[in-house]
Amino acid sequence: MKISTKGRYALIIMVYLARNYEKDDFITLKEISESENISLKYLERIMAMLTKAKLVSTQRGSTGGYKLIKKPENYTILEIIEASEGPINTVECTEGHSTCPKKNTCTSKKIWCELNSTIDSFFENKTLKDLI
Amino acid sequence: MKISTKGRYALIIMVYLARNYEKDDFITLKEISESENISLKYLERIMAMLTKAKLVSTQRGSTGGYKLIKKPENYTILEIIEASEGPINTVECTEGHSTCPKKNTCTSKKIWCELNSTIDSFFENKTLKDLI
DNA sequence: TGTAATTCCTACCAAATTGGTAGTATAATA
DNA sequence: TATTATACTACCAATTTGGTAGGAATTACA
Repeated sequence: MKISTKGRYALIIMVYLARNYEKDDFITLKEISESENISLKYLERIMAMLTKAKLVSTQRGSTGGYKLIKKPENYTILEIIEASEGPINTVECTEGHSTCPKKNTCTSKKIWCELNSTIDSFFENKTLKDLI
Repeated sequence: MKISTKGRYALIIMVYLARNYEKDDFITLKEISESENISLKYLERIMAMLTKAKLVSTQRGSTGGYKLIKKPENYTILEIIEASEGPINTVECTEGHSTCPKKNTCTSKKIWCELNSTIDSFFENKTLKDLI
């Protein structure tokens, strides 16, 4: 029952960008890496997920970097977590491709679905702005 | 962000015992194993955790097995999950022994603590009886 | 036009965790 | 004393986690 470093670091990155939102210029990963003491190379990989999910805009080259596309208050934490960790699914058996033979009769399944929804709405109801 | 099979199977075991609570005799793991299609040996290991946490009473020998100590409505799902999965802690950095250098100033930390509490109370407010 | 700085992309890897299996010891009962 | 069950301990393969390494592509600027 852990959030991995992917999700945690993704949030740290997004909070950092949100703090610099007003400046409206590109922030380099190097800066974030040094400020937060996280390996640049690993941040690159995490950033790739956020980029792919279109949560940030990027620019290459010497004045390049990353910045937010939307205002901080328009990012839910859910979209950041899902972009970096994948969809919230606390057990496999609630997923479509589950091969569990009892998937249709299992009485515990309901509680896992409810747990998923609970976590989902927890993250959905918080925005980046709430964290700065 | 997964509940492992330990927690899932532990709940399945406890639901099974709860369904047989009225009978008031010992249920063997063999029976549960066959009914639920889960390896007996693996269930033994999970059961050892529930036994150690004093959630069930056991008897060895030919009429032996396991049964609940309390009424189903007096078991919260939280105590079952914690016995099998350990305490709910979605990130290491909220734990006492965390070595994160930013542990005292981190602004994201609050959200993880809140998440922990949310999940905690989700499980706390449900009992075994709700699942049968 | 060249070079420094940056993102982008792919492959690799060690350590930890997950999800078990195997074997044996111990206890209770018929 | 044989059988049936839990109790305990050691082992193990597959997957996930948390990175590292190296280079290619792109851009700004001297």
